[in-house]
Amino acid sequence: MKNKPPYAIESVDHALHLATLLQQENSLGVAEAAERLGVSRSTAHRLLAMLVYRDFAEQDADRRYRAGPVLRPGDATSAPVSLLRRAALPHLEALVAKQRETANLMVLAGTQALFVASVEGDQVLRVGDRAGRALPAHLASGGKALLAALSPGELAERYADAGDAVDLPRLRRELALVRKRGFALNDGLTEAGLTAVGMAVPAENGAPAAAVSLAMPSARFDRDLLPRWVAALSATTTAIEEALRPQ
Amino acid sequence: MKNKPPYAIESVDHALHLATLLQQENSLGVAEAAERLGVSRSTAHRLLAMLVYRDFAEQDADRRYRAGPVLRPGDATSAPVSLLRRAALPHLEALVAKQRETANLMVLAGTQALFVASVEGDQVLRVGDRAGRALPAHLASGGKALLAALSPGELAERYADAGDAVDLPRLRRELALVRKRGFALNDGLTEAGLTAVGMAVPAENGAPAAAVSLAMPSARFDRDLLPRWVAALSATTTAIEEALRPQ
DNA sequence: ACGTAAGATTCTGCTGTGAAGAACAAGCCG
DNA sequence: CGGCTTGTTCTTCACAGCAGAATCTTACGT
Repeated sequence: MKNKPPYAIESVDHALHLATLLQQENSLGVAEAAERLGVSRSTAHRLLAMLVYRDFAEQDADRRYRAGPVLRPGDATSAPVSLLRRAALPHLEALVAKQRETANLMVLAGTQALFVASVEGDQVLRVGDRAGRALPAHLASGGKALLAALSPGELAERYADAGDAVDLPRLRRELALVRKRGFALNDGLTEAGLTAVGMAVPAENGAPAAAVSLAMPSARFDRDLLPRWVAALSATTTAIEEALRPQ
Repeated sequence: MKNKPPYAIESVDHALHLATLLQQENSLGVAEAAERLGVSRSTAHRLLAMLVYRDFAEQDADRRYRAGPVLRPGDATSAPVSLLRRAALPHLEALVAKQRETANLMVLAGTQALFVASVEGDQVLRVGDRAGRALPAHLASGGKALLAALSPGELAERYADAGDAVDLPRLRRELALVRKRGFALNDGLTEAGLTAVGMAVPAENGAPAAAVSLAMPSARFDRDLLPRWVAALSATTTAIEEALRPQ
């Protein structure tokens, strides 16, 4: 065991320790977590709530907690994220220079869509940098684009524990539409006044590793401009795919 | 983004957010981490130190920080840890019932050996439950047994950043001896008065997923009994291997 | 070789945040 | 249905976590 740091933070230590316990156990209840950490049940419950909030844990229907997407082996998107980021950034920047709206690079982690990179548009009213954040995949435009590329079995498995939180038949119908049109929309689902168009980065073999979304204030969303944004997204995602190809 | 929990813990939130940033970035410096979190540099440094302590981060020679073993895709040991644990526990218990010393199940994560499961012996003086802990792999008996099964390239890669902390030529000689004898010893290297014998669980294809160690007070370690412990470990690791085979 | 700037690390004082105890809610079993 | 166990919510308070300052380390330019 390493030496504890000279300026240790006890609350952080408990949380990280609990995360590693979750990674190793099948599942943990609050009382057991409390005992393992040597803290009260209320403290253990708060720590678990934080781990759930940041996707290090998930809570099952039986109220027990288990490891969340951050701690689980990589999803189908096993391309290293920093490599994705590096390959995609110039193309995101080019997209933003032309369209002047904020562009995002997103990946799937469990049922969440993670923002890996953001390049902000330069207009005064704009969507901000969301890099490092996560949204429910079934609501975000990039998340939907990635979900649309999953097989029915993979989708069912990802949402096996979703219960009533997600209307699966309705999601399936929406994803079929996404596949037909080639892009996905998020119109105020994750933030009032924000509209985004998302498209998956194509992949020759296997599931797409990432998606690109163009996000703007709903006030500037214009259906007549949709074909132009879709064309721009298509060019960008194709360019990113080529940048990701092994040389 | 999920709703923040009603009783959020701000320090924990910062740490977990920083961990996810590390997972996404190639590397981060202290100042950049501070800016990303909106905290002072001293706070960011303390958080990073905690992440390093719990293996969520590692610090490079250039003083920057990157994701640690907990956050990285699984090692060669990609078998889910909870599955390993479930398969191994009955056999660990049988081993302990016969030998009356504490048995551990260990896996490799980077250059650390993680204790996945422990079953304590029933004698008054005994080695305690170390489940959830990590030791330097090159010192722990189970860690050595797993390192001995790595190719020279893999070993070099794992210890590429070890600097002077590990005498690599000496470690290589020791691992060659482990391979020859089939077991590894830890005689007081990780805890004064504690001696352990470790053996890898065989694997038909690829590197062993785990190792088993039998740990006892050094006062009870008897070289005349070594063949008996080695035979018992061999039976246990073989039984675990069979339990892990796809049905 | 020296000076400077940038970034990492260490230290300390203070206040507001994190922990725990109590109360409440939920689930399970006889 | 009642009792017990376990998860969740709430409140109080003291001490732990934060930030600013000081110090250390490293890299670069002259």
